[in-house]
Amino acid sequence: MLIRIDAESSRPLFEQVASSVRVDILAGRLVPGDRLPSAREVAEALDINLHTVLRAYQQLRDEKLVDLRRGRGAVVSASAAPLAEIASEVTELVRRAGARGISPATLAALVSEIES
Amino acid sequence: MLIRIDAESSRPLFEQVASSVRVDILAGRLVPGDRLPSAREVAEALDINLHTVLRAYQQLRDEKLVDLRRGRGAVVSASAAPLAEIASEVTELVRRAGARGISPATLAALVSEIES
DNA sequence: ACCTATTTGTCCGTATGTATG
DNA sequence: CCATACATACGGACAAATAGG
Repeated sequence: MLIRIDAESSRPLFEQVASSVRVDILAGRLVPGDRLPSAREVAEALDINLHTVLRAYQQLRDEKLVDLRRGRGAVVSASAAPLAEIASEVTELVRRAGARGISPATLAALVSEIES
Repeated sequence: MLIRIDAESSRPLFEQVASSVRVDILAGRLVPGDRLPSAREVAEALDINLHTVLRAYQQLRDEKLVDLRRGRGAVVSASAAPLAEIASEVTELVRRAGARGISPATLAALVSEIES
């Protein structure tokens, strides 16, 4: 379990931490039941604020990707499994969109439009 | 050409304006060559600031969806056509993800991860 | 081809709220 | 909880493109 961040990036730190975990779930490197390192560990290892890591974990919880329990830490939830299942489909769509000159950012915007 | 916004929404106004146009392009109601109403018209009709509308238009320009030229206004660009082409694929993916309990918001995040 | 009034987006700054660490 | 940084929305002045005479 390795979380990477780029201090130079303009992306919020907490977003980078959450993204790192999300990518690991997508790739199947993290499966339901796996425990994430404690927020304090991560904060110390990356030399960032504890609150920042906690915010990332809370975002993942809001997405139903992890369960957060006091005293036990963050555990990848069962509802995270479907992510890996559709990963290949997402990749394929991104590829086809790219072939038409549509960036992932634009595609993400389109996906968001659908709900409205 | 009708642009709607929701003043109550927490979504930024300029984002709502851009989204409204994007949806119309997606649905084929706007095609390359069509001209958007001038930013001033839209601003007055919706009772929001001119610059808020312009910011939405500039975002669409950054996405290569419209061409912005002063004196001439905003015109739907030729590169907007592919959007309508992949719209059905996007909708289908959103549907399949939904069946697995994955929200459009989460799916959009996944799409964004791919590029990194 | 010329002028100029109008239309239209761009650039300057400012206030206020929200996010970040 | 707090200081700072960032994003959002607004306002006024400006400059390019256009249209009409």
